[in-house]
Amino acid sequence: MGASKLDIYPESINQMAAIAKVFAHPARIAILQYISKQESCICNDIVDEIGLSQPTISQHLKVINDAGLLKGNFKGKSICYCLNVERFKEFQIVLNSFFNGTTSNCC
Amino acid sequence: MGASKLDIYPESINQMAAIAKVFAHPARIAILQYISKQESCICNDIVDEIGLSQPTISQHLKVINDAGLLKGNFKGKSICYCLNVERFKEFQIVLNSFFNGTTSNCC
DNA sequence: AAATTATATCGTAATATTGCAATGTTACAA
DNA sequence: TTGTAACATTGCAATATTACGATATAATTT
Repeated sequence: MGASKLDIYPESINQMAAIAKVFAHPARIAILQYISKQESCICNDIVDEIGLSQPTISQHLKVINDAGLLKGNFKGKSICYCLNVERFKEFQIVLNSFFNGTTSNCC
Repeated sequence: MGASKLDIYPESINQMAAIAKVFAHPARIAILQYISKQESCICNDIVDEIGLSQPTISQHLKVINDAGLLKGNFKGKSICYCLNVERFKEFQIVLNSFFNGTTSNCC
C-alpha cells in the first residue's frame, strides 16, 4: 500500500491531517518563518537562507502555496511570496479547536 | 533521496515538524479523538471504530505513543491507552507560539 | 496446561516524499 | 533579439510511510 485510506474518515479529520502535513517538514516551517520575517520575499533568497537546492525549495513552496498559505505579488522577474495571514489564522483555528475539543478523564 | 535533511535546521523547527507529523495522518487524528472520548480504551475497540486492520492501528498507536501522547494503564489483557493531556497541551503551546510568532506585512 | 483474547512485531508490497541535476519558462536587460 | 536572472518542471534515485497477512507474545480463562 503506502497510500492513506482517506475515504474512511470524516472530512473534518482529513482536512486537519492535510493542514498538519504542510507543517510536517522542517523546510516548510523554515520557509514560512523566513517569509513572515520579510517585508517582501524572493524565492532565491530562501535558497541562500536554507541549505537546500532551488528545485527543492520550489517544490516545498508549491506545497505551501497549494495549501493556500501564500499570496503572490508578481512584480517583474522576481516573484514576491507573502504569507496569506487570513488562511494561516484559519489553520490555527482548526488546530486549536481540535486541541480544545480533546480531553481525557481516564488514568 | 527521500530523507529530510534534519541537520540543517534549528532544533525548534525540527521539533515543530515532528509534532506536526503525528497529526499528519487522519488515522492518528481519529485515534486521538476516539481515545479522548472514552473513559478507558482498548485497542481492539479502535480497530472496530476505524476501518483499519489491527496491525495498522497498532503501528499508528506506536507513533502516537513515541511522541509521548499516551499514558498507559496496563490492567489485564486489555491495555488501557489514555491521552497524556499534559504532553498534548505542550504540543498545542508549541504550535500556537509558532502561529503567533508568524505574521506578514508584505502585499 | 490448553485454549482464548488482545495486542505487538515481522515481513513485504504499494505508494508517497524528499532531494537534486538537467532542462523549461518567463520577464526583464542590453 | 539575444542574453540573463529568477523561478518552475521533469525525471530519477533514495528513503519513508502506509497497510496488511502471518506470526509472536502475554495475560486470562477454562
